[in-house]
Formats: sequence, structure tokens, C-alpha cells
Amino acid sequence: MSNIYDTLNPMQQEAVFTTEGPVLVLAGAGSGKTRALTHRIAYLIEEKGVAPWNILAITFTNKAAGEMRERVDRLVEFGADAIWVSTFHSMCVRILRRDAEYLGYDRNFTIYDADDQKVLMRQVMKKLDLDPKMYKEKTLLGVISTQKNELVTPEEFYTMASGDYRRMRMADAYQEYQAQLRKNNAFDFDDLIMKTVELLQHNAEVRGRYQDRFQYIMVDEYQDTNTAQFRLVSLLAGRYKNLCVVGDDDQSIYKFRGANIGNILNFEQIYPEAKVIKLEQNYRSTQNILDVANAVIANNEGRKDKKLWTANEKGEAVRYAQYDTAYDEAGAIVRAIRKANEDGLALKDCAVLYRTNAQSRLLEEKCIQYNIPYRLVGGVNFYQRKEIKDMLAYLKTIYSGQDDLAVQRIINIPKRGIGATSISKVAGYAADYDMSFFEALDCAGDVPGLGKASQKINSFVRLIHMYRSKLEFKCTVSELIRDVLETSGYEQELLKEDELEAQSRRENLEELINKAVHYENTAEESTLGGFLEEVALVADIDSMDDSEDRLTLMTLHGAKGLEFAKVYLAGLEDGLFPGSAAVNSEDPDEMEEERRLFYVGVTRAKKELTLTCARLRMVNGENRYSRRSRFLDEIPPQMVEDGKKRSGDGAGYGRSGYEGGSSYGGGYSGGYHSGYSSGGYGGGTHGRDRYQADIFELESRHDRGQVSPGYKAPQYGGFGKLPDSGVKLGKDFSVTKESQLDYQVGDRVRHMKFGLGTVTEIKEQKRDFEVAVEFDNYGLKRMYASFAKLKKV
DNA sequence: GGGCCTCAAGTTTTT
DNA sequence: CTTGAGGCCC
Repeated sequence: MSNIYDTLNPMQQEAVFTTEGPVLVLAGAGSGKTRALTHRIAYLIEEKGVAPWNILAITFTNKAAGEMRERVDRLVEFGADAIWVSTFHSMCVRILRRDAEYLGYDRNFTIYDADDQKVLMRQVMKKLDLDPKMYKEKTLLGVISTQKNELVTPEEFYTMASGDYRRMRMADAYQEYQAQLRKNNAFDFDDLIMKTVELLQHNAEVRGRYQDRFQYIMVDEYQDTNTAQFRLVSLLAGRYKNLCVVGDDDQSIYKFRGANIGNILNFEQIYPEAKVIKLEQNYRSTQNILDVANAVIANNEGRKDKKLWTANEKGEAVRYAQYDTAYDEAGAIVRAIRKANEDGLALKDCAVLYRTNAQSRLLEEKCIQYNIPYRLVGGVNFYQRKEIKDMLAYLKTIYSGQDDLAVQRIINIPKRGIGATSISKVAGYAADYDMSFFEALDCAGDVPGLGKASQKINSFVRLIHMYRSKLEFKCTVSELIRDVLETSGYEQELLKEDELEAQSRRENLEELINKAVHYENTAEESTLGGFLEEVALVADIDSMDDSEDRLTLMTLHGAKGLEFAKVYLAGLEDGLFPGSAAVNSEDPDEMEEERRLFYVGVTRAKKELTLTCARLRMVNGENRYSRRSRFLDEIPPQMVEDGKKRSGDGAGYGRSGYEGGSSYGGGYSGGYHSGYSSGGYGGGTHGRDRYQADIFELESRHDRGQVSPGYKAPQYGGFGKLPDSGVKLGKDFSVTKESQLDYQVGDRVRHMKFGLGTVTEIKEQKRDFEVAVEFDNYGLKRMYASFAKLKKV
């Protein structure tokens, strides 16, 4: 009876059997590294008698973690669920949930996502009086993130910035930002790692506990780790040193978000006793495809020497085609895929990969035109959608009310007549008395100057309390969501919006409920807190549904780790791929990273690979001519077949009249756009095509990433074409112009915010009085009487 | 408070 | 060309 390890090749076996001490597995694309990793875990448990709870396997995405757990489950007899298979972030959350008190944080902290960070940063900038023209919040957040990835504290950042005024101000922002996070009992994603490192570094007891627990540690995609993650892993492995890292330096493509390729390149320097194992046999692609990959990546200087080989057949030739316009390119690609599909290849086995998300547009248009169902990966994350964030803010508020940002987000959603002024009053009061925003709301009666708003605030607080008590009566998370939707007035408010928009939002909320139900069915103990946590760490891509047969469109970054029988790399033009930043950069590393990205793209293909580019492309609204990508020139000419010389494949189509006149015959100056909108492509189906294009146009704003052309056709009652009559259902907004003002020029008046002032001018306009007031402390202001609510003194 | 318009900006992205 | 954010207006 053979055992499960017999199916592995000798190098894979070595990776599996070398269990003690540091191990570096250099795993080329498609070399079966996940297989090696899962078998290694099985081997540790079954053959070496290691307790499952002494094993830790770390990945970057939930998807990878889930897949690995599933595969381990199948290999290991029992106890597999005691293995920690987790992402860096969820592992840190688990540690912090238990031990955050040592850092002075409460254990039920919340996690801030990119949106929360932005809101917080805006507050920080206001407080520090940072000119938004000089310092953009995006830049500041970027700088802070970089520091955290490098484990630089605000104090250290000050020291490093010494003298440089701009850097000092950034340090101010970093420090204040941290103070605010701390106050809100929140961590951002980078904090999760950095604070865990801090915890382990400063607390020997805690460190010892985890070091003892994790006797065998494995890290996947090691080339993507940043400095903080590297330190975290070193700390955890500090006692037993049984650390096995798996990665491919040639697939390091995340430098821009902090990944430090040095972690993998210098592993042997850091652990001199490390065993290095190379997995170079590729099981995925044909030899022809690998030849191209090897030829290009060989041009990189900073890499470990290795060369992929395969026992697979030579396969089809790799093809190349240059088109006149990006429009032609997209059309030819989609038609070729349609042809392949007609010949029996499933759409889900095809992918078009590109460098930037903007390139997806043209491809989408063509897919719609040719009725090819597609799946667009990338774009707006499900959990970043407004309605989802709103609902989650409700849940967070019901859960703990400690998260000021969440409470402030929903206090006036749906509209409750609690405006910015009231909010800032309450926030000021909360700051004065050192309480959370929600606590301050709870005693709104004591907050000075709230007036009528305090009534409204009270009913909001009561609403939240009501949900809380329902939760105690064993109402599930999904029931709670439904309840909030129906009783908070959120659903009704949705109905007032544009029909399509409302529908899309409701679908997304239904999807959230589905996720809640799924959570209830899978979690051991389902709690609101648990659900929020799961959701906070889940990215959209994890829920990518690959059951439907659709063509995949995505960026090269998104494609890492995936494989398709037939792959198109589109837009291979200098300035686009490699991007202009890399072309113009002094730093040669940038070009190397682009080249690695190219390598990643090429190695996604199993059977067929086509490389395409266009002479003319619309970029940022202007036509741009480009020469073909330098990476194409790095491929020996005999390795590719120029598609233009053949007829019958991708490039040939363009000439055979399929395009219907707009692209080839008529030159390109604007021809394709007008060609598209005037429906000039012959055939009897274009009416339908245009109809779908309209749906796409309208839906795409809210539904990027989930577009489903040709799949659900919503009742098309001519919506988008109706002139907006201005009759917004139920909405009656009119300025109530007072017939007369109780003050006149020269009078002293009081304003809610600006205090005392003197009226200098009153102008009567169509619907309102415009009043100018010279305030004692704020200078001259002009305002409308109906909003200013000025009181004569 | 909120709709509408102008203007600037515009790789890659997970958690 | 497209999108988002801020300014303006009623």
C-alpha cells in the first residue's frame, strides 16, 4: 500500500520531510507548493506525532487560508481543526483579542478599514490645522502605513524627521492619528501586525506562551511579507526555530504596499543553518509557455537562480498580435474567446489579464456586444459599499457603541434631523467629559445648546437600546439585520432613491444577510461580535464565485495564484506595461517588479497564451501612441508566432469584416465611439446589445465587480430615459421663506455657531433673504435667513 | 440640509 | 474620458 507522499516529486518530498530547523522552499509558479505545504502538515501530525495545535500555517488571504484548511482536512485523519491555518491579520486579531490588555487596549477593540481611516485622518487634519492642499489624507495615510510596515513608531518617526518641517508635520499627524485610534479603542490593519509585534517584544510571558504553542510554523507567499510580518514570524519562531517559508522571489509584485523582497532573498543570511529547497518542476503549463516566462524573467538581476521546466508537451505556440487600436484589440480578443467557446472550451477556463483596471472597460463593452458572460474581478469591494458600511455601522453601534466613527456614521441615517452642528456639540461634550460619543448621546439632555435635537437624539439612543435588548432575547444576527432594515427607517429611505440604485442596494443587503446566515450555520458559537470580526477581515475576492461559466477579466495582480487554460495578456505597451512610472524611474527595481508581474501573467496560462498590444489607445481622455512593450522584445522571436501573419486566429478576425466598419475602415479618430453609439455594426442584434450596454452603464456605478450581463435582465421600463420631473417620491424640500424678518440692518443678532454679530445687509431674493452679518469673533458672513436661524438680541 | 456643478486627478491591493 | 470631492446655491 503506497502512502500519500509517493505522489510527490523528490524535491517536494524533501520539503515535506525536512521538518526541523529553518527551511526555505523556493517554489516556482505552478510547482505544487500548496500541495507540498499541506502534505508537510499531514506528515508532521501523522508521522512525526506533532500535536495539531502546535502547528501554525500563515497565508495572506482568507481564500488561501480556506483552501489550505480544506486540503489539510482531507489529508489528516483527525484533529485538523486544531491547526491554526490563518491569515497574518486574523492570527493577530486572535492574539490581540486575548492579550490586548497588556498594550492598554480593551479586548473588544474594533478594526478600522480604509474608509474609517480616511474619516479619522480628516478629523486629525482638522485638529492639527493641516492644510489639505499641502497634505493630502491619502498621502498621510500612505506615509503612516509605510512606517507601520517598517515598525517605526511616531516617536521614532519624529527623530528621523528631525529638521524637515514637512516630515515633522507628518509625524504630528501620525502621532495624533494613533492617539485617536487609541481613544476609539481601534486598530487599523497595519496596527494589527505592528501592535502584535510590540506585544510579543515587550512581554516575555506572552511571547513565551505563543512560542511554545507554535512549534512548527509555515508561511506561504513569503515573498510578499513586509518587515513587520517578518519580525512577527521571527518572534514566534524564536524558540523552536522550526520555520518553513515558501515563496517565489520571481513573483514578488507587492513592493508598493510594503512587501520586502529582501525577506526571501536574505533568508539564508538570517538563518545560516537554513535548508534551501527549490521546486522547479512545473505541472501547470506547456513548455512553450515556460520558455517565454524563463526568457523574460532571466533579465532580472536581483533573483535566486532557478529555471522552470516541465514534463508537459510543447503545446501550442505562444501568439502575439499588435492591433491598430485598443478597441480592435479588445474586439479581437473577445471574438477569439467566443470562437474557442464555440469549439468547446469553457469560458471559465479563459482569462484576459491587464495592467490597470481602466483597461477593463473596453473588454466589458466587447463582451456585452458579443454576448459573452464575464466576471470582472476588482473594482469596488462589497464591504466598501455605502449600504453595507451603513448596516455594519448599525451592528457595531448595537454591539458596543465604543466606535465613535460607526455611531456618527448612522446617527443621521436615515435622516433624523440630527445635523453636523448637533453632532459636533455632542462630540465636544464627549471630549470634555472623557466619554465615548455614544455615552454622550445617552445623556444628551446634559449637553448644552442642543435644544430640540436632544429629543431626536434620545429616540435614536432608545432605538439602539431596543435592538440590544432584542439581541439578548436570542435574536440571530441575520434577524437583527432584517429588523434594523425594517424598523430603523433605512429601507424606507432606500425606496426614495433612484429605482435601480435602490434595487442594487437592496440586493447587496440581502447578500449581507446571506453571509450572516452562512456565518450562523458555520460558526461554533454565533455572536454579533464574532460576525463583525469575520466581516472586518474578509475581502471581496474571497467570495469570488467560480461556479458560473464566465470569462474572467482582471488585473495581473489579481491573477496571482490562479490558472486558466487560455490566457490573454492585453495592453502590452511601453508606458502601460511596464507602466510609465517604471519606465521613467531612476530605480531599476521598479522595472524588475514590472517584469515579475509579466512573469506572473505568463505563468497563469496552462495551454494557450496570447500576447497583445495596440498602437493607439485612449488614456486619460487623450489618444496615445505607444510602441510595444520592451518585455516582448526580451522574448526570442522564434518563441512566438505573430498572429497577424495568420488568418483564422485572433488577429485575423479584425480584417475579415467582423468589426462592421467602424474600426478598420474608418480610421480611428473618434470613429469607434460614434460607431458604438450609433449601433453601426450590422446584424440584427444590435438593438439588444445597446439595451444591455445601457443597463451596464447604469448598473456599473454601484455594481462594479458583480456585473452580470445577459444573466439577469431587470424589467426595463424605460427608466434611465425618463426626464427627471423633479418629483422625488415623498420628498418635499422647499425653502420656507419667511414673509418678514424680525430683525433689520443694524440689529444685533445671535447665531448658533458664530455667536453675536451685527446685521450689515439684507437682500431679498426669489425664495429667501440673504443676510450679511459682521460677527464679533468670526468676521463677515453671508447666509440665508431660513437656515441661519438668527435671533434678534 | 442637500442638489448640482465645476474642477482636479488619474498603477497595481490585501486585510 | 471618467470619478470623486469641494464649493455654491436655493
